[in-house]
Amino acid sequence: MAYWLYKSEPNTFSIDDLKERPNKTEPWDGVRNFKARNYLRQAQVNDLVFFYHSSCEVPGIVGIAKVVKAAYPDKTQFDKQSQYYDAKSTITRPRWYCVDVKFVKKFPHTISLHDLKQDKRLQDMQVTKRGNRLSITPVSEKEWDAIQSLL
DNA sequence: GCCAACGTTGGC
DNA sequence: GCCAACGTTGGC
Repeated sequence: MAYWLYKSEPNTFSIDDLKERPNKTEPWDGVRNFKARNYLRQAQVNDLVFFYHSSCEVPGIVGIAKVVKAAYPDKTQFDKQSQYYDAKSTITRPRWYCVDVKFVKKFPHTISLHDLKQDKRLQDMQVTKRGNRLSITPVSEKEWDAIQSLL
């Protein structure tokens, strides 16, 4: 089993939105970066995900979700009405993928990016690095445990 | 709103 | 295949 960090802007889709969905499940779509997509495709059912809020008052990890469906073609790439439409994608050769995630829990408070950066054990995490823009990144088991010890 | 970082595009 | 221009991300 693997661990991940998925970023979302809470204005667009927050952990509360996930919690309130029927079945508390939602496709994690709209990922339009090749590296992030490649990580997304590695995700397996039951992998655990840190839900990260970006571009907000306190950026940081707000809770946990889990992968309930492994990568399949993101249908927004075929939808001309969608902001995620991609003319270069075809049904037989889709460029973009998504996974379904399910709400597991919301933390009593946000583990802020500031706190993550303070922790020596988390120096190698992509999210603590300068200029980091990837919306999907792997998390090691050690990092996963260290982060939860910050709660 | 600014700006650094960096991915993508397109001309050559 | 190089690289400048451009667009986007995301913290501050």
